[in-house]
Amino acid sequence: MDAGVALLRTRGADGLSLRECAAQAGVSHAAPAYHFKNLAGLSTAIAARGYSLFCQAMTARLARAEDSPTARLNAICHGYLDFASAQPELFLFIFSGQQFDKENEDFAKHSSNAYAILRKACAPFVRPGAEPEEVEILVWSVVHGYAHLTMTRKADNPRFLQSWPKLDLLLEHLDRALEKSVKT
Amino acid sequence: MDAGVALLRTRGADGLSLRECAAQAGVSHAAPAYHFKNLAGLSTAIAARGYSLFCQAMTARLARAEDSPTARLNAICHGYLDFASAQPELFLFIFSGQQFDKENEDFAKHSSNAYAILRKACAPFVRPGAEPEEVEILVWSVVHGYAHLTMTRKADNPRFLQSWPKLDLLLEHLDRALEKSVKT
DNA sequence: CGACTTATCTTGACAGTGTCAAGTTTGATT
DNA sequence: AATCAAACTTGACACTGTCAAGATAAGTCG
Repeated sequence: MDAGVALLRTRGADGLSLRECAAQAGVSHAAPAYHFKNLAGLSTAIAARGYSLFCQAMTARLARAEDSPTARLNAICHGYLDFASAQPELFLFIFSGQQFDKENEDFAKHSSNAYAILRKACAPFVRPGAEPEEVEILVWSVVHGYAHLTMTRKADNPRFLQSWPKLDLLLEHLDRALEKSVKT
Repeated sequence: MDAGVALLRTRGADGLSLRECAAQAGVSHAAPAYHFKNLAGLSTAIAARGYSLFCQAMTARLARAEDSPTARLNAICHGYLDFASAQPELFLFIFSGQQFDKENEDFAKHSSNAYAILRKACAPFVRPGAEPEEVEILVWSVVHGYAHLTMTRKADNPRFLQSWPKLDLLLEHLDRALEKSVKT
């Protein structure tokens, strides 16, 4: 799996290859398939690790956030971008659009956990009677769209992004759009 | 190229193959490479067609929109989703994250045109002195995030999305976030 | 008419890929 | 000492992109 992540770093989100992983790990060409069943299995396992780090990044920010809905929402957004900065290859990989094996326990656990963290942070902004998705999509879209578009459009090497200069401005817009519906 | 689009429909955004295209088009396995130079060339040509249809969808909505900044902004958002509904395979393909050949004239023309349409629709909402990107990213992120997340997360077959039930709610939020900065 | 040039394709080869079946090693259990 | 399962290796197959070389046809020009 370490070899796989290294491969993602050097070859991009669709540069994974069982045989190349095997070579980098110093084993025979078919060894990875034994452990992961097939290429999709390896991809899914790596994506699961990605989601796990993703969750860690968000909860780390949450841990030192002030105790208000807005602060917590901003915290997970910052955590989101922390992850994108720290692990650009995993970030681009898990959001690359390729299908992972949802039956995989590890993957299901960590990816659904990520959405649970988002949902919890959005909950205070959901107006009574409204569907939670409405707010979630708005928040998720803004932060994900910002990160994803910035990384894919502007950067051949996404590593250059450290500061996310527009994030606070975006969060301002976002908070303004949501502030009328805070439940206290 | 028609064979390529058909292939995208049946096999997904990374199911393109020169040889399969050749087979479906009834020519020899190396014929497509002659016209498009290589697989990246074929991909880019198809993406260019995608962006062209994308622009058409937005301008079609613009043509019958009321003459106000908000109406125009909402129009391109609807156009965006029209395109995603009508050509899901092209939508998922051009936003799949894979790199296209930016030197390709056709591709450069149509893709930059798409961004120009967005920029123009966003311009009235940019506060004097602020950078236009700030608003563009917000708008683009919301509509793109909504479409992309909905299509990739919820739908094995994205075709089921016809109505985009949350769009108007999202646009409400968006308009509210921007309304304070309208230039008349 | 005949030589040429060009565009379009075919054929054949090569290295690389995922995947499967079969054998092999290794280490622990009984 | 015998057994057994996990962790591989080896070898094969079909598939992929890409390249070089040849074929075919159409058009141009002297």
